[in-house]
Amino acid sequence: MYMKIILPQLELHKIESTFENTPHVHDDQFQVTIPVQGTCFFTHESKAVKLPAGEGLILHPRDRHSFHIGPDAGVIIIRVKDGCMYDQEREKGFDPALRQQFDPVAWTMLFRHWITGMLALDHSEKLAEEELELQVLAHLQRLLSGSGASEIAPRLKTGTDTHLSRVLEYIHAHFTEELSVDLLAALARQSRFHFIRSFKSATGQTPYQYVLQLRIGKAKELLQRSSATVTDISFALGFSSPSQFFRIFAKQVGATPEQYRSGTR
DNA sequence: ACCCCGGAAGCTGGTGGTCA
DNA sequence: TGACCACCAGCTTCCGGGGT
Repeated sequence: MYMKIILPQLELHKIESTFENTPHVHDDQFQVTIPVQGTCFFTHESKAVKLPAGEGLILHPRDRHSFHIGPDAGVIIIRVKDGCMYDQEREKGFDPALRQQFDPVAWTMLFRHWITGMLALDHSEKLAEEELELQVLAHLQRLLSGSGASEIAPRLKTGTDTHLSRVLEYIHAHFTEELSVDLLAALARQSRFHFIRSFKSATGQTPYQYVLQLRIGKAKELLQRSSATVTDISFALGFSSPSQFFRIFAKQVGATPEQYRSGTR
């Protein structure tokens, strides 16, 4: 199976079962290869690299490469246009490590979420397309900056159970949709009361505050990087009304959405 | 003692509206 | 489109019970 999503700044590919290509380069794209199942046999600048599931490889533009996988293997490949995601990091002398650890299960879920999101869009939904692109870039940026292994559950303390990890994965995949504590508690297989306590103990925040924080973070990105109206952004992030979004944003950020946008441009 | 759980009360966010 | 308000539903926290 070969699936592909093309967006203005990036491309997402998922390849499952036997596949092989010939050595080639991408002039203006970074490539992140993420084996999610089995082993990926990679050749990078004439050097053979064996990538087990959970070990990603980052290629810079013009790096010569090829790879092959067997019938029981699968990889996710993300190509990002040079210059669209490293501007801030470059100022700090940022250079992503060639190899990075990540969670193959979480990235498989993320990819599925992105594909589902794309299939639900039509060509007129530029804001949603832009938001999806920002989501992918944000995940990628954290992976490349070395925090990829903890990407899905960024604040989890060690020892946190797998049910809670699943809840965090779910929240990160669905935080722009309607989420209830009851639903999350059911995912965690805990009573609602116990779930809130264990969630707060693991993340330092209550489930609702955690979701709101993700939404506000995404709102900041959209305000900075898009020209969408406050109303459009409020609906895109799952807020039921612009006034609700306005009030929560002002409380958490200390400025209205418009003030924030004008202050960061 | 520790963990899991639930009731009750107070708090906060959601809803729906108006006005500039 | 932003600012504000009142009401209500849902969320969080405190406290304590039951089981191991």
